Amino acid sequence: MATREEGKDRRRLDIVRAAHRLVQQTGSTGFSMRALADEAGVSVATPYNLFGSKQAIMYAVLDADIEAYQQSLERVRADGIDVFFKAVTLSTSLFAKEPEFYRTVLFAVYSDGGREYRAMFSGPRHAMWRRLVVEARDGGLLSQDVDPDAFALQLGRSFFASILEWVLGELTLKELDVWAQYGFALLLLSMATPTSQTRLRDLVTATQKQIRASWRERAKQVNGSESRRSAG
Amino acid sequence: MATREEGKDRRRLDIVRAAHRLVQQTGSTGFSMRALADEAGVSVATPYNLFGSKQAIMYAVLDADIEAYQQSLERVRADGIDVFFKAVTLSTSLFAKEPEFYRTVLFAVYSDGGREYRAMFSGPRHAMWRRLVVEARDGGLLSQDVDPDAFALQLGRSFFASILEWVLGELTLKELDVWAQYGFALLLLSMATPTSQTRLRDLVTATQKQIRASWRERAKQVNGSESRRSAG
DNA sequence: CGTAAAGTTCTAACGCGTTATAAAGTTCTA
DNA sequence: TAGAACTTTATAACGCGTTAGAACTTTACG
Repeated sequence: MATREEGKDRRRLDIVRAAHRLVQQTGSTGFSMRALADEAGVSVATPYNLFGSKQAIMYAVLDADIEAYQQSLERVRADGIDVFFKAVTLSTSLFAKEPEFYRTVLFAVYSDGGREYRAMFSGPRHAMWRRLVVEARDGGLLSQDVDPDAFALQLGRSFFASILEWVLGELTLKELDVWAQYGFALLLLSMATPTSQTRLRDLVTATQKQIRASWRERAKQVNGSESRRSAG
Repeated sequence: MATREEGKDRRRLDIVRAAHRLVQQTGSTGFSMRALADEAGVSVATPYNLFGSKQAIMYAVLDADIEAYQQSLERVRADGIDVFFKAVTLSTSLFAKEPEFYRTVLFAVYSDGGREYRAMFSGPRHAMWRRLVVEARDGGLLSQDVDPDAFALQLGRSFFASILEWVLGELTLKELDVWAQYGFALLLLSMATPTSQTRLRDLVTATQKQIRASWRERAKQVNGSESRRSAG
């Protein structure tokens, strides 16, 4: 027979899955708790017993998806400085799998104050960025003067800010990737050694170019839709 | 006699001022629209006629305070690279005048999605950062390769991210100032010319040191409160 | 099995932001 | 000054997240 905790876990899973489904179906987190209770096959009081609030359910929905992926992030390997950029692209490729879903849930989760949201991105990840910084420094790719904690935090913040812009709809996924790399390239270049300087300068130049290109693209689309509007 | 628009403006002002008062008194934006209507001496429907939503009222409250200050930001002058850092400190000094108020309102305003919030920080300000970047480049303080738009956006994003952390209560105002300067110093250093490199390296070193110091401070406080807790 | 404990369900309710409606008031226009 | 145009008011209502309490069902244990 099912033990008490097993029953709870089952219900928790039902609720999280129902929430996931509703977000996918409606493309928003605006469904009511009555609707969620219906979809999950429980009463409206149960989600509150098991999670406490609607927000907490959103955290759980996100957690469930991110957990598995987190491990692949930990295991990322690449030569020299490139490991930073591979980690960035690995992160954005998670969003690429279900962009609307992640955008919607991240938006909801960060809207309530973003504390847990930030914790998700800065807590477990800070350790990773810090590790990469230390390895780069010890490998002679970053200055000995770099403070790993401060620098890693700044890297994370830069990444976070770009992700936020994507969540708010200011950037496409492709643009997010480029901006995040541009931000990393700049920061790393500021602490680069002669060994890594050339590569990083190239990356700054390359990403700058891509950013300019995406602007031209954007300008074209704006002009296009405007002329279409004035023509209609 | 009062014209129609004057009457509206008067009511708008009453409402914004009442909202300002309620935030200061209660230390939160959680007051009800019924309470706001009472405080402003209008019916509950009027704020909706004049602003549309509670959020819009919060934007208006913030706008009213920031407008005057914006001009002093435009007129900031300093030698060489230092103008960037003076602009940062000028910004944080606005918050210092009424920290609780700004934190509360910024939190509310950014929570609803942050679109207007970001617009406030990136829209009118982007032009300023861009101008400073161009001037620094033409003055030989930044590389000729720098793309003013991309770089200015990145500066703004870095600043924005730090402000967000203050709003969320992760940083003190003093820490916000130091982190913002650290972020600027790193980014500027990545594009520095030999002329500005020394100054920027010094700034990175100095701000890194301050960040470490504030961590020690923090650790002391945590230990202090913990030992106090276990002793009680 | 039988009974206590734990958890869920049903229902009603609270206060919230927001909106609709009709009545009352104010400003404009001629 | 009379009537039209526009706003505000008062009030009731809607659906929302959330909570309380009593009834009911499931699990745990002697």
